[in-house]
Amino acid sequence: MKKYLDILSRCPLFNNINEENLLVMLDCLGAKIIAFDKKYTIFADGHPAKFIGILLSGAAQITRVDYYGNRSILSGIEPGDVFGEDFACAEVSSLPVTIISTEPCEVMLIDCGHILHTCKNNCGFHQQLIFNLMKNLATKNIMFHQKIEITSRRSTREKLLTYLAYQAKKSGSNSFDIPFDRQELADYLEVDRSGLSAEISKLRNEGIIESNRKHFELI
Amino acid sequence: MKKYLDILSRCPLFNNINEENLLVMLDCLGAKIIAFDKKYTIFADGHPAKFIGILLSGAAQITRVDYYGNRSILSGIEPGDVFGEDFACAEVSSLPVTIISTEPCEVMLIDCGHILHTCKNNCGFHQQLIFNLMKNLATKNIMFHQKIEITSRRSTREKLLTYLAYQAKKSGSNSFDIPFDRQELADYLEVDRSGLSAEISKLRNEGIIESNRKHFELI
DNA sequence: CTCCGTTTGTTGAAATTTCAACAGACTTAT
DNA sequence: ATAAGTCTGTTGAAATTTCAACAAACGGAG
Repeated sequence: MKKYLDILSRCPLFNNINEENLLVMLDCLGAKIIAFDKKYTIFADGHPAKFIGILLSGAAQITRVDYYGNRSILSGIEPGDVFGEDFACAEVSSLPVTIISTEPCEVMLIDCGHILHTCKNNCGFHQQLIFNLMKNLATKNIMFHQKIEITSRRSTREKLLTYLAYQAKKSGSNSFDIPFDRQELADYLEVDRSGLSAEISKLRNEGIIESNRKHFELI
Repeated sequence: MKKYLDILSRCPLFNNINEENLLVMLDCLGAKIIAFDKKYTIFADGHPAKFIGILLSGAAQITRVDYYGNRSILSGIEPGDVFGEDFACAEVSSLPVTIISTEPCEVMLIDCGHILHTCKNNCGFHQQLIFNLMKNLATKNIMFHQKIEITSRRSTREKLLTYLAYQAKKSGSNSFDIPFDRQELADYLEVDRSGLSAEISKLRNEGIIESNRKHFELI
């Protein structure tokens, strides 16, 4: 467990909990670490939503596939990100999304019941954990607001430009890489891939962006 | 304050806090009650996100208006619902949405700073409040998942049918009223109003739904 | 370095959505 | 009850998106 302390201490879920106490707490919570290959389903749609996941290394995505096979990507997951906590904390009976690894990765799993239903008053760190979970959920809420702002735009061009503006802001530069390939970006923006490629070309010809594969630059 | 105890006790934020303690706590938190007329801006886009709102009576909506004047409705707010807590808890500097009353209404306002930054350990009810806030945020997260599931559908028809299926489930019947007029429904589904009206007529002609204004019935 | 599978860009046709404009139904105020 | 204003449904044209198919570019394996 110790080798993960570095990434865990950067996880917002463990803010204000020092390393020593963190190890004790993780033990008490029954935290497990599991490794997954690339393109492996970490949590499957329809299964119980008991566990909170924390990505320790690699990369993953939250996706949903509808009736007709259209994939929708809700968000990418990077090391230090928490996933599944919204469903586990809301105690929904089954997951409406699938979490899938896009790179080989390591995941820490914590049974959310241990957080919600036990030791509620006698442990200071447990209170801090609830508080951190609350802050984390609020932040995730903001992320969904942004996703909705992006996808609520009516045209492919507007969706793309809104997304790129957020990515530029996030990276702190007008030159940045995105975590999606074309098909994934289309599935995140909820648009057609070929139309998205065409729109990227158009923006490039108009001198509004420079781009090459996953690299973009706003002019 | 006492006249609102009934609705407050049904607010998820105050679960497991009895009425007597609730009154003391609200006083301690400096809760205020304000009345608004219809079509009044309760929280304005761009303003600080300090307050948590609880709708006591009437109705309101969370909306966003873009660049070009397109309105997007993120959700309706009913009595007992909490709003603004996501932004206040995430401590964003300014609100990215506007909360607007659609009926005359009464709102309880609580400065979120009082919840996040004071009295963190010495008050049992305060801990319960944080816990409730966490659950509430998780539930709101699920709501956004549903909104995204609805609007990520590619056609007006699919968006509408997905929305109606959720409303039917929520009401527990295939016959129900929706809280939006046509323009509002279009702004919630992120589609064109006239196209939406046309689609509703089509579904009616095909015998898939019955509808009259805000009343719908799935066949 | 070459081959092969994958990703990206391009294109034209079909389907859908948006836009603008208007008429009829409904609601509210007087 | 009437009038004014709002909401809903309808329509055709314009714009956009989706779909299918293919070619070019890229990247990894051997």
